[in-house]
Amino acid sequence: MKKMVERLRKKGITLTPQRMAIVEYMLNSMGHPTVDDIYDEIKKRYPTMSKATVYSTLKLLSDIGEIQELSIRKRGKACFDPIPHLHHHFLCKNCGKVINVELNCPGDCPILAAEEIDGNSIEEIQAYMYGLCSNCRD
Amino acid sequence: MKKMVERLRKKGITLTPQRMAIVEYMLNSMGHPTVDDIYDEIKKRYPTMSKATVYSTLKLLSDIGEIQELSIRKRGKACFDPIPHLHHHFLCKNCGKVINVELNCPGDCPILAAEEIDGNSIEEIQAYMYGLCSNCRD
DNA sequence: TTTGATGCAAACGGTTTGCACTTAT
DNA sequence: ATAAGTGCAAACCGTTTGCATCAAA
Repeated sequence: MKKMVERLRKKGITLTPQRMAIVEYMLNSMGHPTVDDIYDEIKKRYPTMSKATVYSTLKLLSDIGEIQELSIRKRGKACFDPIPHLHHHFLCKNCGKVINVELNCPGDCPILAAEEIDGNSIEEIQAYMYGLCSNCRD
Repeated sequence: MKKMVERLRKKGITLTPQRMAIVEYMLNSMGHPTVDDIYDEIKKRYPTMSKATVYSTLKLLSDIGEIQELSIRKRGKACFDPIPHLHHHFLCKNCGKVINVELNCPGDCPILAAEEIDGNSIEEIQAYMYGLCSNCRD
């Protein structure tokens, strides 16, 4: 938390109360919130908070690599991950829940090892697993 | 082509000219077309073709596993893959091009091997790689 | 004749944009 | 005083839906 705030200051990013609230929400979030998740929660304390600010702040944080926007969507909505480093995700086909997967490929996995395929440079990899979560299996 | 048409008939799916055109387009497509890609092309021959039909046919084909809808989007648009079986994808951050990746994890990769993680059953896995394609690297 | 597919347009919903207002430097 | 951030509403755009028309079994 403090470290992230420091990094933001260092980059000359103005830390308004709204931005602080969003940063705080992301760091305390164990899940993968959507814009509405964040907006609904923060609006309780900051009644004038607008969605436009949530969108712009999430874009800002993504652009500088402090968070990431996932490729998968929760019922049509973009969702964001407070962990910017490489890890994978499980998505429940039934309830839409997203779960972190900390499994790693073995060191010799050609997919993770590849920095380039057919002349295309690879900067990032995300694996998405689809199925039914423990709650929805019944 | 013929095989797919046979499978569709076997399942009692009416093969209208519109559906045939879409199936044909998908099978001849080497890429990962969006609804508009398909619609724009087919409309040249079938001027009354509607997008609603393209949407409904792609949903139909996805539901029965003949094609798949990818998790990634091409500039905000859903894109579809004529290959329903497991393979991975590269997405160019600059031009949005999607490329098939036929690399496979080694047999002992815990990610591919896993059928279940923390009680969540895994039915499908897709890996997405992000970077710059050979054209956009310059 | 009854069922299902098509096509048009309107509705929907998440996201983006424009702009006036406010806040920080 | 100048630049940047906020908030509201409208616009945008991909997708879905409703419904009348049309074709097939």
